[in-house]
Amino acid sequence: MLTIDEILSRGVSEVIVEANVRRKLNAGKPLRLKLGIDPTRSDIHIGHAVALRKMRQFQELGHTVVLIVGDWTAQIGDPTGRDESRPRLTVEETKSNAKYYMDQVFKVIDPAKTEVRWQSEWFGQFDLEKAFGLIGRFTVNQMLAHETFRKRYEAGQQLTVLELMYPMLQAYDSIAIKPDIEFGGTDQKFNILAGRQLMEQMGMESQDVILVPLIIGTDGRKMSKSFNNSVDILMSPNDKYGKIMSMGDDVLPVYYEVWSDAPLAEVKAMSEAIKAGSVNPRDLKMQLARDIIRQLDGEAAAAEAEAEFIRVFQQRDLPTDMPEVALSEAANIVDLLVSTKLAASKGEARRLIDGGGVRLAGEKISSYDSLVQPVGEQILQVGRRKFVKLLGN
RNA sequence: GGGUAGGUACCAGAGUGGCCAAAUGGGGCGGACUGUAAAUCCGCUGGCUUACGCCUACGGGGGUUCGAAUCCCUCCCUGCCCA
Repeated sequence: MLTIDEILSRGVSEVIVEANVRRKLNAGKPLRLKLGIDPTRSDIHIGHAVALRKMRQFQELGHTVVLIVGDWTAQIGDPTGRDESRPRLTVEETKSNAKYYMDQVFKVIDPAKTEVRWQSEWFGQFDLEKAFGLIGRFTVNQMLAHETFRKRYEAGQQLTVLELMYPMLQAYDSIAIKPDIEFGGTDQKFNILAGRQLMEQMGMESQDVILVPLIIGTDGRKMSKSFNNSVDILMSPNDKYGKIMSMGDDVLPVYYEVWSDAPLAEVKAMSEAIKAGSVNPRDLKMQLARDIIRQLDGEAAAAEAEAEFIRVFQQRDLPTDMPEVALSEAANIVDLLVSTKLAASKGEARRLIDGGGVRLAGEKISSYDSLVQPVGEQILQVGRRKFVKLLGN
């Protein structure tokens, strides 16, 4: 089990107020750990999961996670880091997203030590009087001090009053569930601190804060679906393995710090060894990929994904299973590529042939009018990753 | 309400009557190389057609013209400034 020192430093960017957190941890009482989840986006990637992993460590010490489904804030959309307003979600979308979200979250945290609460429990019967009471405790000046809002305001971009409500609602969640510590990414600092302020104003003991770093994507940019550099929790183990292997060498230490339990000193040494060229980053990536998948999908899946990766990508061998297509009569290669969905159109099929990317039984195809005969089993391959097994008569 | 700038392919963004299936970058795909699906380099990137060519596409609709992403009318949408 990790020590308190490790828990509070490893993969953590900031603890506010650290002395309080230590005091609470040493008091021996189960703590309530708040995490707001935003059921806006559907897929959680291993960047989001850093906070979850941290909370898991707390759970192992006997503390309770309180997951707040932000079904009201989701209707606003977290403005943090956004340079434009987000479309509002419908109630139905929020509900189905939330369920999908839960399925993923519980791959990391322990459901038995988790309490799930919905914002609608307290906001559902909020009336205007209560709303005034909440809004009245914040100032426009304060909101404009938040970089996200200020930038947009100063740039003359649209900034709705509704968006200003987001931090206030998130803050009020803390009034409703009385957490000891709130967790979030560093980008959540403003919102979480608003909760501290509100609790104090309303005569409660303020929550403390643990901020975790925003993990960077496999290409070194911020991890995000739209950059195609994320490793999603629900991806198949094989895909996760490949994604992790494709990360740039320089981001490797960051992942190690956050996702492995190897001692920090070891991670540091590793980072230097990579720079010095005395170690092959590939091997470290393989170890990391296996470790992450083991945590999310279990040891067996991790071992299998690794074996598959070695087979297909390192030895350029064939995958263990691939789609099978029956071939009853000779077919033109271009048509076949389209009908097996290896190419999206005939034009694309021809381009792939031109580019030398099409192989039948290991032989490169170079002509559009090659005929494929229906003899036995043949592997039709596009690029290094797409295979179809053709079954002849 | 007044003024003004815009809406172009997956995204960003050029193009302002023919040389435009539309520059460039990103993304994606393919190839080479490698230590890995890192990095680097090269190619491709609407559909049909083995080619000629045809069709679809520059917010919607209509028009001018031999010819329109480009000009005109109209409608829809968005940003900004002033109130």
